[in-house]
Amino acid sequence: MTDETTIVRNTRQRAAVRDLLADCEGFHSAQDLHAILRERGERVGLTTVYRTLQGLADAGEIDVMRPPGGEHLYRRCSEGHHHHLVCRDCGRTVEVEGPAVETWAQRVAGKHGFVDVSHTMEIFGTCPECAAARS
Amino acid sequence: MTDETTIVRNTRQRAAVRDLLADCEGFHSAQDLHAILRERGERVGLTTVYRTLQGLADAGEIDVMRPPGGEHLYRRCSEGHHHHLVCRDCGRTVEVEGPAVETWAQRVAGKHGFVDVSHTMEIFGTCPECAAARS
DNA sequence: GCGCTTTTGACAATCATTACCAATATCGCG
DNA sequence: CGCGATATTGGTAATGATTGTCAAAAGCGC
Repeated sequence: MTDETTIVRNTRQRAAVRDLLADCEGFHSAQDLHAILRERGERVGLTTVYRTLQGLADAGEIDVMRPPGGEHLYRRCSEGHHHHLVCRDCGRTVEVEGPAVETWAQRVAGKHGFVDVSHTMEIFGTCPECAAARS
Repeated sequence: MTDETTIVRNTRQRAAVRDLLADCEGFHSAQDLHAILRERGERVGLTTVYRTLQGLADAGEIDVMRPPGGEHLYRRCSEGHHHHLVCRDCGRTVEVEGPAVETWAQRVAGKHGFVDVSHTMEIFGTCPECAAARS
């Protein structure tokens, strides 16, 4: 336990979680993923799902989003880092990219001497359809 | 029910929460604020603090930040909208402004037809001191 | 195969937030 | 000014996601 032990052993459970994330494109909660694994017949404990997701998140292999609802959502980290535009009403999500934002965040953090920088950004609004339905 | 029932009555409790937020510059959790009110002798229920904060947040009078820790943090909304650079280790927070980000968010959301746009952004990193201490 | 270590996982614990609902305070109005 | 309808309060219970615990089981180096 002296060195930074991340994930040192390959286990059936971790593989299951990884595979599942590879299959599911969008965001899913830990509880969600656990339920899906159960349905598939994979026997993985809820605790393990949480731990694995945390590990993967720490390792930067997956993204975490924390919507106002309270549940954390995890997603396989696609190469292109991008952000989310979420409709307040229907929950529809659009993925958007913002290279300018990335560099801005890096620059600002660097200016204050911060290192190992990451960031989260979410844009909320009302999508055209909901706005129309709202009358 | 056609009209948005926001806050229709002025009560001692709501005033207390507002005043408190006016005093405290930084971010505070609901539980925090409640404890402070208690110490001050103001008798305000925890439930009411939560409700009031939610109302104020909805009305756009205060900002909400949701750090990884899980506790929601509320802050009196200063006129200049700005974001936060948070140290992962010591929790030190630096306020940063990014006009470019604001306009970018608006533009991107608008491009997708979204209206009534708001956004949240947080930058995480390791501050110089913690980075040094980390060796 | 052996043994040391990591990992698992069922369950309990934690903890912020929300629901409930009777008691209370507010405010318009006569 | 007082009354009454109604918004609001607040103690407590419920909710529900996440984390802690720790004995049992599984990996991996040899």
